Amino acid sequence: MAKTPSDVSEKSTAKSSPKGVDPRSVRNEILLSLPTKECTTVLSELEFVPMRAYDLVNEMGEAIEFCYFMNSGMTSILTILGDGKGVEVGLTGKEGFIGLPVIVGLKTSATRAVVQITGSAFRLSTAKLLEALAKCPQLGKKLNRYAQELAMQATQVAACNRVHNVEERLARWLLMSQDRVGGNLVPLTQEFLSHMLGTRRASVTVAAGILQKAGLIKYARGSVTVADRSKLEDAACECYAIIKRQSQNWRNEAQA
Amino acid sequence: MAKTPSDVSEKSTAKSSPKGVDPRSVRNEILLSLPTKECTTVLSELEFVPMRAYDLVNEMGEAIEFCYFMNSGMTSILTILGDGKGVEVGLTGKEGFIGLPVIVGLKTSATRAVVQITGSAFRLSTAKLLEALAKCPQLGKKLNRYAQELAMQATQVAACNRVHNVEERLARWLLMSQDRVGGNLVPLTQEFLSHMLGTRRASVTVAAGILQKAGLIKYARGSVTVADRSKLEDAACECYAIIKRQSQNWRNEAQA
DNA sequence: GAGCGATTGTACGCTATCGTACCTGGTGCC
DNA sequence: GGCACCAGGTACGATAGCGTACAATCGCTC
Repeated sequence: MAKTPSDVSEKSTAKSSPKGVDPRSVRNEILLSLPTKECTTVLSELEFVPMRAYDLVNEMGEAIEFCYFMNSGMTSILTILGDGKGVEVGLTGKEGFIGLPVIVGLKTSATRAVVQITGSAFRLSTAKLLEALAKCPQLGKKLNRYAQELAMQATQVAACNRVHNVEERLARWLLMSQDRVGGNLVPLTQEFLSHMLGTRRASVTVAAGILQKAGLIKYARGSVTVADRSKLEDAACECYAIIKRQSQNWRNEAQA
Repeated sequence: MAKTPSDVSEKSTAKSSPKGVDPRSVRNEILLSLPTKECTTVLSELEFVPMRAYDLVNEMGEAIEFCYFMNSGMTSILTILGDGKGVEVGLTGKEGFIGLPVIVGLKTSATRAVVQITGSAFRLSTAKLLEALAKCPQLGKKLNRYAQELAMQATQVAACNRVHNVEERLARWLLMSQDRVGGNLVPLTQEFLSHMLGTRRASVTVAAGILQKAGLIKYARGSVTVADRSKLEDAACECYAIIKRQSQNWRNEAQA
């Protein structure tokens, strides 16, 4: 099952270290954006953890034990319906954080978080995070801001799910993944993609086939490669561009 | 167009008052939950405003001038797609606040907010809100918490839009509206409902017809009445219950 | 290098919803 | 009282996606 994608970006420092983190290994954008002093405070509490594909990070409705600053790889945020079927509502990579309810004093997660693409994160217990928040006002602000960014993503996906067809959604999803993975290879099966898109595996096969014939992507067993990024952007629904633009705008607007 | 529903709850104090608000007229749950001192600070800056059906409160992508503590009535949060079609991703009533990006230092709204059901709110400029936030830590916390609640709503709606049919979604929507309006009458046309559900007006007619024949609702021109609440809950998809339960859980979990 | 499980390709009939169009009946306005 | 308008009812073919099933192929293990 859990295959190891070609993600060797953490190198040897990437052992499950004891507490305290070498600042040079940090790629998480929230941590990197903190003032030095706050950053030091937080880093001293963090613990490096590998995040392997299919790992369950948080379960919908259950207590949040640890909070994660993603450092590489990609994690999906899902809502689970009664029949056990999940629908993806958000994606997070090194720009993100998992465990948002904690930062406003809540204890349970409203969503499931599952690692999609193997990578790593820095984590700390909810208690430690709350302590850190008390000392680090900027951390709180950045995390709350990220919460809004993720919410924005979810709202756009909500509309997208209602209106756009499988092919457009698939293209959007691949673009969003590529943005987070870095390379142009997304190591996932069509079966898994179908869960993300909330559709049948067979529908993904058809849609992916169309995109491949058009030369936009290539895929082999268990992985998709983006072949022509700009054409793929044309094939995707507008939602990709809307999310990206609004993120960008907010990044420019952000006041200290 | 803008009909005036039977919402006379504000009485005579409900004129567009100058700055400063009579605490007795406040029903907004965020304001009511604040410690007295913070509440006084905020109230002194607020301005009462009527919110009439179809009023545009915020536009997607545009700057947020005023922030609103809803006091009665109901406002929809929508995402707008390229063809101008909007899809509702959230609902807010007296439990809510409009202008969330402002509280984390952002300037533009990622969604459109439109009044659905006539009511009222207390508003203040973004600048004043930022001043108030500097003085009122609890206000910030409550607002950020509400942001997460709304995000949770959006994530559930995202899944719902993907998976459930018109009839179930309509039932869910009516229940959520009823929770916010108070009475059992929801004064909206099927045309408007179709926009909320992101579907055709004709589909709403059919779905509403089924619900009416089953005795769950009654409707006349421009208004729907919930006739059998508990059966309507059965007819709705699970999403209604999920949203309600998670809101409730979070309310219990909330730490000062 | 044979076998087996995992992944992908394809087909079937079926249903919900779409876009569109046209009709009916109530409401309010002059 | 008459008229215009608007909300709601209904119908049509078209289509995307569903659930399911089964065949084909790849890659890993033994």
